Order: sequence, then structure tokens, then C-alpha cells
Amino acid sequence: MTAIGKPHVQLTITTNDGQFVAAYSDKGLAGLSFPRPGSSSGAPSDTRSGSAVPPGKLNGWHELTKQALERALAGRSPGRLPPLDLGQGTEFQQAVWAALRRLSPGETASYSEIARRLERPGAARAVGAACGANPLPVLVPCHRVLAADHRLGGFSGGLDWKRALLRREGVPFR
DNA sequence: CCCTAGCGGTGCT
DNA sequence: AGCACCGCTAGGG
Repeated sequence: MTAIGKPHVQLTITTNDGQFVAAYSDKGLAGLSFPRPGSSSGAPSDTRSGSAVPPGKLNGWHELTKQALERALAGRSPGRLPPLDLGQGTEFQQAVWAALRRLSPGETASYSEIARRLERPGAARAVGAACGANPLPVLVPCHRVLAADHRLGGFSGGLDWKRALLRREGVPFR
């Protein structure tokens, strides 16, 4: 009886940048995905069924997520967040994500700098991998991590997104 | 610009 | 245990 992942509730968020999808576990916001290029048309695919979360609580969380995303997309601090469920990550990944959350809008750090802050100098590459595994892009600001030479580095959601988010925060980059 | 070696964490066999 | 990934980095042509 291997416990496969619970059916996370998925709720869409429509923004000027397209339709995001938020995923909630019983513990809180567990995932956020960028708009899919071809999904501009029609039926929002909200899947509330099978939720272990009381509808009222879920709605409250989702309101907070929508507000936070709206603000973050505008290059501002997300403000109040719903509870975040980052429990799927390894200890190292969670440590990296926590470090990212200490970066405020407009503030950047290199992969190696994050590694150094975690007292794992030399783990820059691993930091990059952990950023790539970040389940809550934009809200957990993996886009604020740049390469050591101030170039962009990578971004799972596509470098266009990284550029846009940094630009909105007024960050200069190469 | 390119290439290379070395790096640490993760997941699959 | 081994191995092949990776949003990396420093060094050299």
C-alpha cells in the first residue's frame, strides 16, 4: 500500500499574465503553476472534489493566494500568505526555499551565495537544482537567484518569466 | 566565445 | 553502490 500523493485540490487564478493553477493539500498551498501557453480558451479546470479541506477554509486560502500572486506579479511583496505546504521537499530543498523567502523584492543573490548562507559552500549547483524543484514559483522567489557573474542562470518556468519578474522588481541583470 | 574539471543533492537501478 | 541527471563556478584557450 504505497501512499501515492493525495488528490490535491486545484483552483485556477486568472491574472493579466494568464491563468495560474494553485494546488492545495490539507495543510495549505502546495503548488502553483504558470499559465500553460495553449490554455487561453474555455473551461477552467477547478477540481474541488475529494478535498479533505473544509470549503470555507479552502476559499479563505485561495483568496489569500490570489491577492498574494497579484501583488507578487506586480513586483511587490506578496503580503499575507495562506499556510504553505512545502513538506514534499527534502531538508536541503526546504532550507533553500526558506533562504529564498528571505530575499525581498528587488533583492538578488547568486546560487553560490545561497549555498554559502546555508553553510554548504560548494553546493551552488545543488541550490540550482533545489530552485528548479520549487513548487511555488513567484511566491517563493526563485527568480531572484542569479548566476555568480550576474547573468540570469536558468528558470524552470522559462527565462522569459524570470526576466519579466525581475524587471518588474526593478532588478538590473545581464 | 568555447571547453573542462570539479562541485553537492537527488532519484533511479 | 553506482550513475546520470542538474537553474553552478572558476579557470584556461
